Amino acid sequence: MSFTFASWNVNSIRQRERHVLDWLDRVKPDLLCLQELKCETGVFPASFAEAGYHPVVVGQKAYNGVAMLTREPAEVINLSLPGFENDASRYVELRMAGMVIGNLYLPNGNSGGAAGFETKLNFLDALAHRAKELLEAEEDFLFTGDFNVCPTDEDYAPGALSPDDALLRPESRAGWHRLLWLGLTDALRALHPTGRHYTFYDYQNAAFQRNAGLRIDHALLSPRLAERLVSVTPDRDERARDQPSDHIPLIVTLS
DNA sequence: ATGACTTTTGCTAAAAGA
Repeated sequence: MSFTFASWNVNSIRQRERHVLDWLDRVKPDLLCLQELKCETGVFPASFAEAGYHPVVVGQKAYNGVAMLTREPAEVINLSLPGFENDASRYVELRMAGMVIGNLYLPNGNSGGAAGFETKLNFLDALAHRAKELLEAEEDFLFTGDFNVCPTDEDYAPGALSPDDALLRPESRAGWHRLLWLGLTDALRALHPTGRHYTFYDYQNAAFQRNAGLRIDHALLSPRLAERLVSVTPDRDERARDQPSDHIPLIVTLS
């Protein structure tokens, strides 16, 4: 019995409704985690439920917004990240198939000056605290979503970011590595230790055609789940469609 | 080059994204 989930920052669910429906029909995952809905909860498209998926939606006007679509009903655990004092819709967590699964959209950290960057670090702190809680409770769990962190210099194309970008600042990377030091596994690098495996391509300057991307969408697995890891695939085909999101789906299969 | 795209918004511009 395997379990397939994916993370996808869709950059407006209303603009990408058709893409997501087609993708669900093609991939048929057990769970799809969405970020950057850019719509209020009440206007989240009904078509996904009509296609047989159970939606858990945390939206807001204009910005942010996360949702989880599950093939089987799931138990909602959190509609925000415990310990992150902020009203932006950036986290939703549920329990299904014996796992706790957190779907997150981390602040980019490049806007809003020092306070904006601090908000990003606060989110990473709260995420580490949540990981500790789940480890102490001996839960099998995973975090997936748009982390807005390039973990290493191999995770972005040369020249794709300025050297002081919030995606690769030492403080951002320290927040990421703190999660690894707790014992979580970076799913993609566990199976593909080297090489370019990007999940985002800027709309500008033909970034996709030049493979000038970033690896910022991730899945972090608790120890027992890491042992079940079968495959991790950034779905590049999706970026070649008409009017795509700038992010592509990251597909993960567990045994 | 404080830009280039794309989306959303009190929408004939600005802000945010990354």
